[in-house]
Amino acid sequence: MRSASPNEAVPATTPAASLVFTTVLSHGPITRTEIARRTKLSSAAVTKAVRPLMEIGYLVEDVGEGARRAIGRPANPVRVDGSRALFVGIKVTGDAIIAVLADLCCRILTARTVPLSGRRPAAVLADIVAVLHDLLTEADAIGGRVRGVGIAVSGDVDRAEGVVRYSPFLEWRDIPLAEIAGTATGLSVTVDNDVRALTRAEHWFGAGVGLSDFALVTVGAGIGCGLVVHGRVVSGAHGVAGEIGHLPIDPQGPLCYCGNRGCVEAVAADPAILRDVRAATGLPVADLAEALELARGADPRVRAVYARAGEAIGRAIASVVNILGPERVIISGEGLAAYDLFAAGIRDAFTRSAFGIAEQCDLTTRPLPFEEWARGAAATAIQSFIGSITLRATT
Amino acid sequence: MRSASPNEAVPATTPAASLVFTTVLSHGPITRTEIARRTKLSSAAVTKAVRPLMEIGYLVEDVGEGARRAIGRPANPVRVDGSRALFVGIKVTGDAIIAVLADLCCRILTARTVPLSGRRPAAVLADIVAVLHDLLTEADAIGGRVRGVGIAVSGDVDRAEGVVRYSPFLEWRDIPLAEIAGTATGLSVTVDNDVRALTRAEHWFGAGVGLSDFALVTVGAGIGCGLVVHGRVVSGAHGVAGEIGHLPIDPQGPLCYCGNRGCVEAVAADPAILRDVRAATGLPVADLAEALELARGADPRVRAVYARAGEAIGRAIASVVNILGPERVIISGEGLAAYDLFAAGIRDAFTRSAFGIAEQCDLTTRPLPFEEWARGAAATAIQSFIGSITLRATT
DNA sequence: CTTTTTTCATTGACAGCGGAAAAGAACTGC
DNA sequence: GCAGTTCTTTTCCGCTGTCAATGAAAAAAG
Repeated sequence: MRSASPNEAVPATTPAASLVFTTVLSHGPITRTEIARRTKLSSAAVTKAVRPLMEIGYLVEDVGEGARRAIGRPANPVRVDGSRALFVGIKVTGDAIIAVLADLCCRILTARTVPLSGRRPAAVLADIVAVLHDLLTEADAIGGRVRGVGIAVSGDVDRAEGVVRYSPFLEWRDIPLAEIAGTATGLSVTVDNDVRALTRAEHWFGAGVGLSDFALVTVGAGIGCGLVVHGRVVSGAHGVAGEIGHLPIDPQGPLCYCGNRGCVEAVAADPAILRDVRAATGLPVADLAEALELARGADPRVRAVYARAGEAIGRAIASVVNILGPERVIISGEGLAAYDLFAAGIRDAFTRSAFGIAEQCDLTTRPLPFEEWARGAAATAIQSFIGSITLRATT
Repeated sequence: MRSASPNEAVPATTPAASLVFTTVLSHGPITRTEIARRTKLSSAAVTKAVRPLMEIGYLVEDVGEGARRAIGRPANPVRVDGSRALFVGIKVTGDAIIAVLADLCCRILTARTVPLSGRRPAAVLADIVAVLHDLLTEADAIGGRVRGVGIAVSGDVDRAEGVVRYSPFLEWRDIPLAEIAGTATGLSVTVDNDVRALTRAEHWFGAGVGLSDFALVTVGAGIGCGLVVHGRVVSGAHGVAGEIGHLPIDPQGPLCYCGNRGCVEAVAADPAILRDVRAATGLPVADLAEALELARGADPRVRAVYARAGEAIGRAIASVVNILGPERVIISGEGLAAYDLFAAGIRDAFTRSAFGIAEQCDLTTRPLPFEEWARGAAATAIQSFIGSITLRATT
């Protein structure tokens, strides 16, 4: 939330205006009446919030219109004009940067993946600046202006301060990334935790639209979880939340690198699956693709490994659901490639353990390719941007 | 939140006023400057919110004052005048009603426990009305007027509608308790889930004061959990949350009545402990008191049972902490009597499983006798009351 | 003993948000 | 063209919370 500009004074959009803006963002072309219903504002308030946003050009009336009601004055839906502002979303992993150029509707225009030249902040910063310049050129070519940059990093991130408190993969501690990147690029930079950023994107644009309580579970190299409670992304009291990777699932389970036994990650994350497939088959399985192939070839030993992993994931999800009672759980991550193998285990363990709540909670899968993480970072930038729009003149 | 009055129109206190009111409630005698700091309102706004509340008499200036600052104009702290309104809090269990008469500061003036004459809604209602009349007489004697009634019931409760959706212990389904009790007594009745009510009371008056994210874990006949996230008590999307009793802790654990294996409750709740103590010793242990005695007599077999239970509780707490990252976990419930036996297990399992977060989260115990549950119900009533105060005249 | 400094609280002017109600606008159907 | 319906805007207004200045009460300084 730190800006590159010398003073930090952020001109605030009115609460109603940003509420309306995000509602329009999420609910596509939407009539003013419908906005009023969703936001619980009066129709007059909606009109007054929409007008200045249209004057500036961020909202436009949707001429296409859809199916008209049979009767009464036809509605005049509005939507966000994506082209009016561009954003860059950057996801930093332990060994690469994924960056996207996105428009105001958070549609991905271009994506880039570049390997990290090093993990030290200076090296990462250089890589960020490089990819950013690349995308800025791209933006110029399109003829749009980049209004903000979002950076997503795994670990403990203080978004309000724009500081990476601790990132295990990068081995960073207390790096004021927003400020550094902001001064280096002259752009407004927002930094947030990667899972939270992805969760926000799903909340605004994905399978979480319109929900006030849901969970997003990512399965892959690690197992993570983003939460939305009361319509807000949960950060935890100390910036850490959704750490389901180390939920204690089985006291007799395999040893986890965290020192504990039977963590979800020690059973169901990629390395664990690979390890178990090797152990079960005795074959020198090289990678997950090979493991998947064996499973698809109906090798019962390998399928059992996946089934067990699915069960662990299902138990983790059940834990989240028991604790928070969300309306939906979105399962995603690279691990989704093997979802057919996980599915039965997940569903079994989930319905069994989410005692009496399982029926009320909807399990959904959603393939979220790697660029989606960068898109989440862009969504974070868009959120900051919305909060900083200056509105003037109404009558 | 349903009132007995024919129309449901609830005159709303302004947001700022109720914010200030609850701040004063929680933070005892507090200066206006401090209120401004905590609520992030301007000092002018605080003055304007406090004045009408003082005029009505709910707030008073605290003449006692405490330690003065050495320098500058002395502050003029305000506090809530408890005597200006009384409330009844009622907790309904499977076989008894616990009721308290509390003042506006939620201090318990009188407590009553009466056995239920039956579990059918009509029988329970009759018991509620009886105990209520008893407490109303008491209130008359004191010379105070009861302004609201809160009823706490375990299970799925829709507070906004005042309906008990499903209560396993009472075997109720969709009982509009607030409306029924409201018309029967002519008082404003609020109904809420019991754990949420207790959590709210702890948030306002107990170990959760000033925290925006914490968890309250109750250990006893069952194991439950109330959550506060973003400063609000969590209800879940469908009115159910905090069900940690059936977190899947151990796939090889004992069978739980929910049909699953290794639920926390199947290891650490009172019946489970009793069962395990009997099995471990081969003695016909009659009740928990006896089991406790054996443990205190240093019987290693019995102590092992408690240790195991503590471990299960610790794992459950670790799950909550991993998922939500609260600032504090408050452990309470009747099971606290054996806390010395649980303690090591809880702490071990917790620090082991709450990977990297344990240090940031503070474990506290708090003995909450049964009346506290009823007090929670009273707090719910007070919350409704605050929201319904009509303010007029300011200048 | 007066003046200055410091902190707490209040006042009054004021911008502007958001609501209520009514008017206007656009379309269908008769 | 008129009635009916639905969506949107307009006008008016109350009310809220902020700003900046002022008042109040004490200790410290001169």
